[in-house]
Amino acid sequence: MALEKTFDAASAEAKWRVVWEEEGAFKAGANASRDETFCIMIPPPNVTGVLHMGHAFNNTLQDILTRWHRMRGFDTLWQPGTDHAGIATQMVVERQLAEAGNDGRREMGREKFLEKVWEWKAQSGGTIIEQLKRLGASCDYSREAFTMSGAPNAPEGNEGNFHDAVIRVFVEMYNKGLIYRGKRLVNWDPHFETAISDLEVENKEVAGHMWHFKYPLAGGQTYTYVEKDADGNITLEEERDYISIATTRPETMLGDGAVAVSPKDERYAPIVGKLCEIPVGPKEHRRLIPIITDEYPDPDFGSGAVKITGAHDFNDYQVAKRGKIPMYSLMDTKGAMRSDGKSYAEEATIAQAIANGDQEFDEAMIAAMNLVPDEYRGLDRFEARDKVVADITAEGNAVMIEQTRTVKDEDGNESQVTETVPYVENKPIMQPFGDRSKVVIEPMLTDQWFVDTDKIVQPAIDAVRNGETQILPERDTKVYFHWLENIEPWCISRQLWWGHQIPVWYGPSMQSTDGIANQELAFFCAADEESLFDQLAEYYGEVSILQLNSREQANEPIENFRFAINKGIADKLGEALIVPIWRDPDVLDTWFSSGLWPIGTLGWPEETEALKKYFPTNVLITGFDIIFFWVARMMMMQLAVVDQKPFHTVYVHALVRDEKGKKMSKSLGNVLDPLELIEEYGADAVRFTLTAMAAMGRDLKLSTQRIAGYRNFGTKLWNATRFAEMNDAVGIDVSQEGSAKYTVNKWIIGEVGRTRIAVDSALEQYRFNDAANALYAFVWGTVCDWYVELCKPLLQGDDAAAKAETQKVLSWVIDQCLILMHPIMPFITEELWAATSDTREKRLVHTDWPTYGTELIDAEADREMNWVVSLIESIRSVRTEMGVPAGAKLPLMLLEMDDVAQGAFDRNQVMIARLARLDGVSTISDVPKGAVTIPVEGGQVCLPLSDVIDVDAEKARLSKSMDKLDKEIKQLSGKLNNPKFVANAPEEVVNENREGLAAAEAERAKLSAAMERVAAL
RNA sequence: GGGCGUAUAGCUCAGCGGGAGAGCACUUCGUUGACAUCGAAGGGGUCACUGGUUCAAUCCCAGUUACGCCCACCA
Repeated sequence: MALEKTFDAASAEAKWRVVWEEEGAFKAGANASRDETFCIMIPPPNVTGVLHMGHAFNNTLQDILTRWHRMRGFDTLWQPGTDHAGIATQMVVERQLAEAGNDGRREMGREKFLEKVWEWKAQSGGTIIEQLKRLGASCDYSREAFTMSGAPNAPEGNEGNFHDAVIRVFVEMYNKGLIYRGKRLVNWDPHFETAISDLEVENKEVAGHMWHFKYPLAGGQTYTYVEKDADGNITLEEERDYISIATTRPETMLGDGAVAVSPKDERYAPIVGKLCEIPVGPKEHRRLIPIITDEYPDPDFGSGAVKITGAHDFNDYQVAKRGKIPMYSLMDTKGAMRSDGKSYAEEATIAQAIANGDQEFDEAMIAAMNLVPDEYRGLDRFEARDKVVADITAEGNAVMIEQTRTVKDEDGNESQVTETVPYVENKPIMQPFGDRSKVVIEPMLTDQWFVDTDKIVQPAIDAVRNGETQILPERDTKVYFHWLENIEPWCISRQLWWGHQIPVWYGPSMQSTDGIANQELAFFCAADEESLFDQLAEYYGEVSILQLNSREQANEPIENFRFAINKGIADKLGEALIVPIWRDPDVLDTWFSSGLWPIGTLGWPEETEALKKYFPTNVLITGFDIIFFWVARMMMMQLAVVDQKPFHTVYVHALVRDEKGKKMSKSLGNVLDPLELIEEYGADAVRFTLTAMAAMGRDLKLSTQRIAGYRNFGTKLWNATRFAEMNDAVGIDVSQEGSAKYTVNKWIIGEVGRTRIAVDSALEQYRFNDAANALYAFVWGTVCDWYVELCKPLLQGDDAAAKAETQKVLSWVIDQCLILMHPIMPFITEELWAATSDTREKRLVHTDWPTYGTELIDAEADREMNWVVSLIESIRSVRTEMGVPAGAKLPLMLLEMDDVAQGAFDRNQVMIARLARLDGVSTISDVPKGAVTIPVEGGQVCLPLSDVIDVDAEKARLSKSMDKLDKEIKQLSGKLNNPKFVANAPEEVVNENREGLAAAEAERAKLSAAMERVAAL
């Protein structure tokens, strides 16, 4: 079963994927031999997703930890699964339906549409999990979870309880008062027509304009506007009949409720409390709004006066709430100017009555009013903006400024022209965009569900602060704290269909005192029908319940049936009382459900074995980009629901970028597809590359060159194993690694011990790159470059005992390489493990991870091999520098060797001879002419080069070495001559320096003697 | 505006209080029976700048400069 000449990654990967799966190698608890458990929750990729570099990185790290713990005998679970990804999935399916010429989702209806989504999921939803398998991810795929599993409309194959868990959590949190419904200003995505959370908004700087408009004072009043400089000198004084407003969003003027100025702003003091006119809309119905004071306006910015549009701006919202300013909603769900409701004339009249205090201030009524002038209704918000600007300018209410520009006449002569133009500042402004839709987000005043994060945030902060959960690298804890300490209510309702429908039903309120229900609705939050009907019965008494799909289905103004449900009235009329009930049509934010991933996948709320065993989980491995989205929310949710932290450690890794450091993105076209890379270089190479570059807390710039390098590393391991195989040094069942007699074998055994310690300690600290680099240096640098080379004369020589021992040790060393490399490079190592022996007890994936360490290190052998290696290196170096042909063999002469050096030489002579390409050894007492001397510890060696050596070359070589030593000696003696150093530095440091100095001086002496000899030639 | 981070070899980056490192690239040599997806030998760095702490600073502290990221409502 000789190994093929080269490693065929593709076929080995295909083979082992199947074998591992068939043998259940990755199942929870596989290979467990101790009580400790180890559990990782995969960050669930979107079902719509395909594996990108970030996934490859993230999952490679998880797999390394998982495989490592499994080999160490932990009861291991790596829980896989996918996220239903509300918006993303709905978007994909809608697009697909459109392409296929189907009806849109609204025409199709909710039921039908969801069927389509499930169909899509069945067809394409498994892609990314299959891709994880290609990477070699050793998840327990038999436990694959899905955040929508167990949903009422889920088809076969999507059983599970995740949906139940989500609904149950909602109900519990609702009952505890942690979730509430409220009318608040939220970020609205006009493309998807849904609310989104703050985190789903990306603020980007775009080129914008700031317009300056005049809001005329009511009734033609005037005041003296005075502007002063810093010293109090008057710089401007004029009579004005208007107040000047600056805005970047003129279309929202239609919904202004007031103009605010700073209470300290003396310029406007004369007109505070007066009314001014919004200069748009039909002239006969211009609305007058009050000029108020508020702390919010900055007197030094713009004109110092701010229009307050509470329903379309977050700042204005706060001001409006403080000042009880009406908030008029102007737009529909698509971001177009509203066209519902009464005519503008009617609405404006009512609004004016409210502003004048003649009509009661009723928030609900105000929210329903449509103050969009008739000629603006139905316009897109950006068209409306243009129209507002044009109308105001045409009417002469734009603030004008003088502007000088250069014009050219017909003859090309330039001249300066001063003209009066509308004051429009071109300036960059921050604009919010939907992270998925990429359209401009609109603040909208709507009824939404919120998690009262203030009430659940503290345990999540405490858990990290007191170290129960550790975030690595530590600096990310700051980011975590900062966000949590400034947390806003979390809007969790989405006006989508794909997701967990909110388990709340509405019915008419019974809260009436006079036989007429008030405007409130009654809420019924229930996890199941039984509970719902219990609640209904309790609330309404003996009535018939009419379940509707939506409020619209009631098909009646709500007041009508509210009136009818009064039992007393019904009794009087002798009519049966029918109560219409409808369910909230909205679904939950996807992150609400993924926030429950740890307990949800383990079977909560049932007390499953898995939950008891694996929760809290050990480590979460994730990118910093979802610390807020996911990590913080999992912390809050798990603590709120089961009062336990979800994981002990959160390891936050960097983002994978392209080789220039740019974020990989489809639009930039710099995306490296991990699957293509796997095909070209093999999964092991991709994995090793990512691991070697996984230094904590920095971006990871990936280049294919690097991957090719690590592919070569795999080849190197393959070839080393082939070498061992050719020399009958594989698969030898060596139960105990000790008992070697030969120095080189003792030495390599110790090196293996060191490497195991290095790998383990690196992985314990999540220093993946250290583990990879330690293995790389050991396998390539120590085993291949030195041990294999040193083995050759022993394996091919006549000393049967040496040969036999070396075969055993080499076989063991190769096995250890395979074991230690397996977590990072699972395929090639498993392949070699199988190929080198028929009698392995277990697959490599389940082979026991070694525990040996320093006891394998033989200090004597170490010293001796260091001596041998440095001798070989010195000879090689001299050979090249002196231009000795690589193939030429030279005799070696020993000179002034002490016993230790002589012994080391004798014991390792065949190896030295071979690696340094020597031919014959003799001992001399004088350096012959034409020979170069090489100082070694405890002696010197001479190489006769030819009859005439190149004197100049030798002089150069010697003086170069001496210069280096001189520098070292100067440095060391400088330190040692400093009494403060000797007095204050630790003794071992001082001793180290002394020894270093002595060695350098000894070598220096030998070199200068050599130099004298050469000079004498 | 606030916060965080990064400046080390030509490139990409490790390291981090007592000897400046790796990979790639570069130079020279090499068909040595594992491997040319290789081997051997090399060249290359005031560890951004300025101060401070220390016996000792690339490393710790402060400041400066440059770049990057995150958060944020200046109309």
